[in-house]
Amino acid sequence: MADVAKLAGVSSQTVSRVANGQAGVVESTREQVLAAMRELGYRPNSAARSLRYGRFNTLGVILFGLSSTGNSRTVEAIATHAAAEGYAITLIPVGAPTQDNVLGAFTRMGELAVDGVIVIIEVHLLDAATPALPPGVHVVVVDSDAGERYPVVDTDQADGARQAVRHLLELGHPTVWHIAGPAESYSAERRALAWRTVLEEAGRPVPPVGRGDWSAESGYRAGLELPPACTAVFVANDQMALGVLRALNEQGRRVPADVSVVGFDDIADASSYLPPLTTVHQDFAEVGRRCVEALLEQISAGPGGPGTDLVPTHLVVRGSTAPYRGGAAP
Amino acid sequence: MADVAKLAGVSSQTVSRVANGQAGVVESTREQVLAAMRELGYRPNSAARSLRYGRFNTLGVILFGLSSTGNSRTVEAIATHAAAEGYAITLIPVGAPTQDNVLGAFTRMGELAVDGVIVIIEVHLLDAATPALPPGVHVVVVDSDAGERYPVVDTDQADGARQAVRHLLELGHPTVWHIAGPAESYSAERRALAWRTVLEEAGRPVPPVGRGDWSAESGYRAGLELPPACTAVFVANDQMALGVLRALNEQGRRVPADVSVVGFDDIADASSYLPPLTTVHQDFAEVGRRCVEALLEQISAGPGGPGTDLVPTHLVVRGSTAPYRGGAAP
DNA sequence: GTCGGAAATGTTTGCGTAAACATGTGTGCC
DNA sequence: GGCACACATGTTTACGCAAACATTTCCGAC
Repeated sequence: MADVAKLAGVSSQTVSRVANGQAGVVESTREQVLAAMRELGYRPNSAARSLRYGRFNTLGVILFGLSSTGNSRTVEAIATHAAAEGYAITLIPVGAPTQDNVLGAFTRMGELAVDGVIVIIEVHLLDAATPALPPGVHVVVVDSDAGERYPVVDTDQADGARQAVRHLLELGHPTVWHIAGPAESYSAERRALAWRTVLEEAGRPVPPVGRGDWSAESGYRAGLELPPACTAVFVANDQMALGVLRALNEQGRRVPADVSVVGFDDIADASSYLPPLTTVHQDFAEVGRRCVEALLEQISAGPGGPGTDLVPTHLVVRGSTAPYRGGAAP
Repeated sequence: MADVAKLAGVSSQTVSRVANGQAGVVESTREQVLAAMRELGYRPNSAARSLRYGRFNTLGVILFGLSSTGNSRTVEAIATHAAAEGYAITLIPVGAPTQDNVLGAFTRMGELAVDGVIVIIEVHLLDAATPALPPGVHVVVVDSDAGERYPVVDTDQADGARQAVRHLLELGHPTVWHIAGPAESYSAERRALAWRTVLEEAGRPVPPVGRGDWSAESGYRAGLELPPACTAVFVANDQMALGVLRALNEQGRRVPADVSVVGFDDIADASSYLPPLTTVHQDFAEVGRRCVEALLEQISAGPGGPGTDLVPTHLVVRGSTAPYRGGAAP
C-alpha cells in the first residue's frame, strides 16, 4: 500500500480511501491512485483488514461429510448465499462421528478466522463441543433437535413423513412398512416417529422397522427382509429406496403393481429410477439459504434466541405408488 | 494476549512463546501462563498471526457446484487432507459457467486470505481468469487440459473410456454407441475421443454420438434415441446411464440380454441400479489428496512446473453387460 | 483583501502477534 | 571471589490497514 501511495504521490490513507470507495477524494487523485494500483498489482491484504475490523467475513461449516446428497446440496446453497453477502465459507469435515473428532473440529474452528459457524451434525455430539468455540462466535445448527438451545434450521421431516404415509394409506394399503436410516440420525428418528404416529392414529398395525445406513446397498439388504405381506413401504431416503426397488425386482415383486414404494429427499436421479420414484421433496437450497440468513442476522444484530425454523416439504407422486389391489402378490 | 500476560504476571512475549510451544520458558512460568489462558478463555487471533507471518493456512477451492458426485467427493477429500495438514478450505462456487462469473470468483479469491487455489473448472474459462489472482498464490487445476500451463491432477479419463469400450468389444459386440456429456466439458470430450479412437483402431463403424448434460433425465432422453441396431452403449457417466436403463426398459429392451450398458464414475448407487451397472471406477478421493499434496508442495518449495498427474481408473464389471448374441432383439 | 468554512489530503495511532534485540539472573569455573 | 556464559524473560518494533484527528487548500461572502 505504501508503494502505491509513493507511486501515486499521495499518502497511504488516500490509497485506503480509494480502495474502499470512500467519498472525499477528488477525481484526478483517484485516477492516479487507481493507475498506481494497477501498475503495482496491488491487492488489499485481508488479514490486515480483519485485524483492523475484528471481522473476517468468513463463515465456518462443520459437517460429517459431503457424500450425502443432502449435505452437499445444503453446503452448496450455503456457499452461494454466503458469497452473495460477501462472505466466504470455510469447511471442516469431521471424519468419524466420535466425541473426540467433533471436539477437535470445533477447537480448530475456534482458532480459525470465522465470524459464525453452521453445524450440520447430530446434536448429541454437539453439546460437549460448542464450549470449544470462542464466545464471540455465533452458531446455527442444521438437522437436529437442538432447538431449545440453538437456532436451528431444518426441513420439516415429520410433515414430509406424514405426507408419505398418508398417501400410501389413501391408496388403500392396509398398513405401511418403514425402512429407517441409522438410529443415531435425528432425521431418521423423526421420520420413523412420524410414520409410527400416522399409523397409530389411523388405527393400523405398526410393522417392525427395517434399518439402513442411507446407502442404496443397505436399502437393498433391508428390502430383501420385507415380508410377502408388505404392499407399501416408506423408505427414509431415495438412495435406500433405490436399493429396495432392486431387492423387490430380484424377488419378482412388481413396483407399483405388487408393492408401492415412497422415498424421501427427491434427489435428481429419483425421477429416473425404475419406476420413477414417488418421494418427499426436500428443499436443501432453502435450508442453506436460511442458515446463512439466520447467521448473518445474529452477527449483525446479536444472538437471536433458540428456536427451530422449518422448511416445508411436499410429496412428489411418480410411478412407484399405486392403489392397493386387495392382496400382496396377484 | 495482554490480559493473559497481566494475569500471569509475565510479558506478552512470554505468552506468545507458550502459545507456540517454543523452548526457553521455565515449567513454572508456563503453567502460570496456561492457567491464565484457560481462565480468560484466550484464543490466538488468526488474523494477526496471518498478518505477522504472511501465511494464512488456507486453501481456496473454485468450482461450479457440488451437485455432481465427483465434485463433492473430490472436495470432501481435499478438505480432509487439507485439515490433516493444518489447512482450512475456503469454497467459492461459480454459478453459471460464464466468463464473468469465473473472473469474479477469481477476483474474490484473490482478495481472500488463501495461500493457494485449487480450480475445478473447465480450462477454456480459466485463461482469462487466473491473472486476477495475486502473484504469490499458487494454483492446481483439476479435470482439464491445462497441463501445459498449470499443474493438473486428473483421473485418467481416456484410459477409463478405453477399458469400457474394449470390454464391450471383447464381449463380441459389433460396435459401441456412445452418449457423451456436454460438449463444453473437457472430461466429456476426452471420454468421447477415447471411445472413437478405440473403435477406429478396431476397424469398427463409429455411430453418431448422443449428448446429455450429465443428468439422469438427459440420459433418459438420449437413451430413447438409441436405434434398435444398438447392442452396446458406453455412457459418459453413471447418472446418465441410469436414465438410459430407464429408456431401454420403457422400450421393452432388456439389459443386458438385448443391450449392454457401461457407465463412468462408479458412484455408490451404481451397484444398486437395475441391473447393477458395469462402470469405470474413478478414485475421487485420490484426486483430492494429490491436489492438496501438489499445492502444499508448491507453497513450501516454490512453483512446480506444469504437467499432468493422472490417477488410474479401472473397470468394475457388474450386471449390465453381457456377450453379444448375434442380433439386436431376439 | 480578509475571513470562515468546507472539502481534500496528510499524520498518528492501534488492531494482536512474534521476531529481533535487550536485559536480567543464576550457574559453574578458574 | 570474580568472571563468563547460558538461559529465562522483558522491550521494541513491524506486519497492512483504516479510524480519528490534524493540516492544508480553495472558495465565496463580506
